[in-house]
Amino acid sequence: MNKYREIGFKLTPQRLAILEYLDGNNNHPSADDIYRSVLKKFPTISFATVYATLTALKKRGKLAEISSDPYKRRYDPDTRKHSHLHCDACNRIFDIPIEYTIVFPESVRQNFYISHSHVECSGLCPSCKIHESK
Amino acid sequence: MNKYREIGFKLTPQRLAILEYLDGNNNHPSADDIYRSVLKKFPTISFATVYATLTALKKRGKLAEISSDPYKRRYDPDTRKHSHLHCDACNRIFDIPIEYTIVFPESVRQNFYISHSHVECSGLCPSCKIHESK
DNA sequence: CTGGCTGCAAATCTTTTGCATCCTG
DNA sequence: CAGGATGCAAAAGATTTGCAGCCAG
Repeated sequence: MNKYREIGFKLTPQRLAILEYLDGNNNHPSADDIYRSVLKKFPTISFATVYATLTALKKRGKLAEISSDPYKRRYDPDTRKHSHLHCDACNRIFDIPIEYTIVFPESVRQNFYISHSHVECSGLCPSCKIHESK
Repeated sequence: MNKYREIGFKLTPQRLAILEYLDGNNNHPSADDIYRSVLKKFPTISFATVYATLTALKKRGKLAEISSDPYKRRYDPDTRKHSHLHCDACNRIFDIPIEYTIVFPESVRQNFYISHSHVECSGLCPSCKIHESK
């Protein structure tokens, strides 16, 4: 696929499968999710390859690493600034459209270098919220 | 110590050592940090005890679990709402005083149950920022 | 005195690494 | 055809668990 050429790394069949799995994926998959999905096409792919590809994508700014799941790392092909909610019941992560403005006091701006900031929420997703209230 | 009576769990010497280590601690220690610290007083304490105590404290709302370190879980005895910055260089976590107001759209409020929300920042802490610019 | 807590060791889970071989550009 | 990518297996790290014995309330 030419659409992946611009990433600037060797486009192997395994990497293509990973990229296609991630493309437009808003499920915030873990390395294991990605591994198990690509396994269907490439029964010999290894975690080493998956992690190496994820690292290469992160380095090129094509993938975000999410740490709101306390159990393992998750990945997000959407690198635009947005907010997440971690569902404490089903452990899934959801994109949520919220608005906010952060005021960084002068003391913070002077002393820290802030490269990223985003809002993390936790609670219950729509389907778990319904089950909860029954 | 009577100040820990109100937690509502058995106050063993090991737990007291953990509580004293955590009290007022704003270094956001990991389980390993806590383990190694208590080890000085109790050379036979185990990770099982540390993790069991941390779980008991979390359940009673006396301890917050932080997931902004991508490598391991960190803990914070300050359970009031506040913001963190993870330093990408030294891997430490800092409390930062920032102000913000989040607007949750009607669609979000209707469909999700949001128990917590906070701001996560990453970048460089004061000392790493200085080294960086040299 | 009893249920919860402790400590040990083993298990589990996630992520990383060394290395020989392979294949994209 | 060279350097980066792959796959295997082993290692490293973090966290959990089973269980026998212990002790705070």
